Amino acid sequence: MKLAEETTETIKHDILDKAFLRFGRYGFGKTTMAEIAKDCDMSAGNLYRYFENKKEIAAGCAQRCMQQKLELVREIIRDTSLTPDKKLQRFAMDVLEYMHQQFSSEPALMELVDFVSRERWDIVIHYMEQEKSLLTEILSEGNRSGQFNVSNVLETAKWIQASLIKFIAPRYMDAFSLEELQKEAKGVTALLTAGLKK
Amino acid sequence: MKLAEETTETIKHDILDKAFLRFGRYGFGKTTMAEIAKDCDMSAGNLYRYFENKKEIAAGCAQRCMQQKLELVREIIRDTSLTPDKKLQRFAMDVLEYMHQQFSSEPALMELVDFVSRERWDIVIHYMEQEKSLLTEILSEGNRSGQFNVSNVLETAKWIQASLIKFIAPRYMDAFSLEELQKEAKGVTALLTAGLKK
DNA sequence: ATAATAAATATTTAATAATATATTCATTAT
DNA sequence: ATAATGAATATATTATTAAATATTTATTAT
Repeated sequence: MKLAEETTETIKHDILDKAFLRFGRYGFGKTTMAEIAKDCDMSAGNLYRYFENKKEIAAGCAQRCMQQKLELVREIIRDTSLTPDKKLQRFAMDVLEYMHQQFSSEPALMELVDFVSRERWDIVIHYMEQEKSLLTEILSEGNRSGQFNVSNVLETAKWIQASLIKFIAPRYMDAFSLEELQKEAKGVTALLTAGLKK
Repeated sequence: MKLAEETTETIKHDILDKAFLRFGRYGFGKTTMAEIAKDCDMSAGNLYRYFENKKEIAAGCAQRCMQQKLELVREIIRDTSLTPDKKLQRFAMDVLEYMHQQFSSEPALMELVDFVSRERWDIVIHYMEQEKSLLTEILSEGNRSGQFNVSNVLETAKWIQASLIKFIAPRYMDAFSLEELQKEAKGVTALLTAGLKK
């Protein structure tokens, strides 16, 4: 990567950082390009050298947020001290805690969710595909170690993803308490892993 | 029940019928009290003898819709030809089909969902409690017949409910196709019942 | 040549007025 | 006495305008 490219990426990164903070605190609508620009010590016009428009900045924030969720999962997969069934449980618990944390500390973030749901569902689909792929890794590991007996790893991953949606998706984060959701997540994963075992 | 009371109930019932049709086709916002009244062959003012206001009519519609979902489940429970695990699967499949049917034929209905989510979450909680209670019945039956081995029936019912939320709640009905959701529902219930068995 | 700015323009949002609708109530019919 | 109406009033929607903000572009600096 050339120096110019690198600084461009760094600046983009900084813009998303600053924008995400504002979107979280004041919401998408109440955040102005001028404000984001000032946070980044540049003019509003200059933002357009890095992002096509305000919605693309919001999309970038959402994508990064989802990438962070995925990174959380990759860390769990890497952790060799965890058995596959523990990895599945940690998947639900860690993602849930991350999501609930985000939405309880920054309720205005729900505006970003609404935007993505309405206008950038493609981002959600892409995230879900990647997440599903990570789930297949956990299942395959379980198959190899003999702990699981899953014939169709890809399909099963989709089912697990569907059954954990309450703890992964933003929709119910503000409707239920973290404690309540955590108890449920633990129960659901226990039930699921029981069904996966030999 | 006295005759007067009975006709009052009949009229209320008719109002909800007519209102629900309009909410479904034109949405809550675009439906006027005058229109509902005309559908019922009465004046707008007279509606207030039966419902406190427009929101109460909407709440009544939502409640009735949820009661119908519950009735669906009660039918499944009554069906003696089904084993408990089949009942669980039918629970997911029948409710999913009912919901998807509703929201694909009447997309404006989502407005009613938004209203209930925002202002009458208590109705949702009440529905979920009843639904959970019906799930415990299925689990208990499974325990009695020896097909299931569930130690805490009430907690487990909550977990099953949480894991099937994608197929029961309205939120994702317009984001995924019925076929896709049906495949997933089948997979999830299969996974869950495997975990419940002795 | 690249990066940034700041002024110009297009678009969106906010404020207001105008209209439509929800709700109440005095009156009439059953 | 109960049920229903339709006019009166309060509330909420919609249309219109004014103001703010997003986006583009001509210009300047590096």
